[in-house]
Amino acid sequence: MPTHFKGDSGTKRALNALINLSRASNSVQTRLSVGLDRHGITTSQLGILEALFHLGPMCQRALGDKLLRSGGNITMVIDNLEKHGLVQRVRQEDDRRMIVIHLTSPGRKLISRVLPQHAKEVVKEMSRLTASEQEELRRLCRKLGRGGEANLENDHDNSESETKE
Amino acid sequence: MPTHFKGDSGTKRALNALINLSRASNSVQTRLSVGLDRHGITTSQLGILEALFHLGPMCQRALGDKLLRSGGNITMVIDNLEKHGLVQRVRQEDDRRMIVIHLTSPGRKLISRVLPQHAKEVVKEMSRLTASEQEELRRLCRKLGRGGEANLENDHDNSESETKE
DNA sequence: GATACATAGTTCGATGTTAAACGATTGATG
DNA sequence: CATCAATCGTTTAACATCGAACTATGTATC
Repeated sequence: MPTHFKGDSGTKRALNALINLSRASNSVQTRLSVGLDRHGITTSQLGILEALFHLGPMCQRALGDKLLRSGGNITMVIDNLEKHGLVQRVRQEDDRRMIVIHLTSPGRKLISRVLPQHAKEVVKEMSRLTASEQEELRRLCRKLGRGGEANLENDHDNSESETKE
Repeated sequence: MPTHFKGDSGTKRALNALINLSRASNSVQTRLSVGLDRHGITTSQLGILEALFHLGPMCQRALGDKLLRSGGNITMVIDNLEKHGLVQRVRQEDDRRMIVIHLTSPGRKLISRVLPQHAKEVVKEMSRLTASEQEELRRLCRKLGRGGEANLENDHDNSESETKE
């Protein structure tokens, strides 16, 4: 579904590339959310649970940095996770401004059950592309990521967010 | 930004490709929204204004189909556009269930001013990729898009490229 | 130590999103 | 014509997001 734009071909190319990029991301994410729904969690919640699972307890600020989300957003998602008994807020005594978020036992159990299934579904979704296409997609997307500056990030293995590696 | 996943390489590849896909889409969209902000509109609102501008007045259901959004969502975004005086709801007399959305004069003026600037910014954002990379990105994203089902939309207007499926 | 500034989290207001329930309107059926 | 089903839009509840304002706590400076 390209655009109705009547400009030069370079402009059309850029607009069309962007449209398909957005749609691909939304489509895949929407389909994956169905699977998460069966476990009663959302994509945002998965991101936080996964970060805590792989990196250990951390304060909300750190989570926001990892997941590229605002402080207010983290507060809200943690609130919902806490309601479901999946995480716990623990005030840090040496610096009482901070609150360290810990996975609860049910939280840890849930995320270790969800991750393998979710990974399988991601593989299935991405299998519409061959291995080398997936790598090419990744390469192209990285060039579009974090604007100009900071794009370092360590590559690989690290990081978190969603699937993470 | 890879993941902490400890699975086989095929799984890592899929997870990493997905992460970078999501981040690229979010990053670009976030940067573009800054430009729209100067005109006082959001990305969602732009989508509707653009559809009305290029395709003419249409009912909310049609907009929802075009933009792949729920009916409730269209109601809300149209509400906000109406508050700003950019669109107008007109009950259709031959079938009173429908409401045709029209651009107002200010709405038409605004969107014709915004579109060229926005297109320029999209070109700038996508210029991190070469022309052939943009086309390759588009090709890969299309393979991930609309999962299996419906996919209507006609592509465009674009003459050119676009094959759509 | 008092003041000023910085940082962590929360709250608020606005917008977007979906799905589900609901009201109004139409069309189809008997 | 009466009823029923389908369609369009609205409303509501829940969640997500952001940015800005605000509270509490910590650090630095004088």
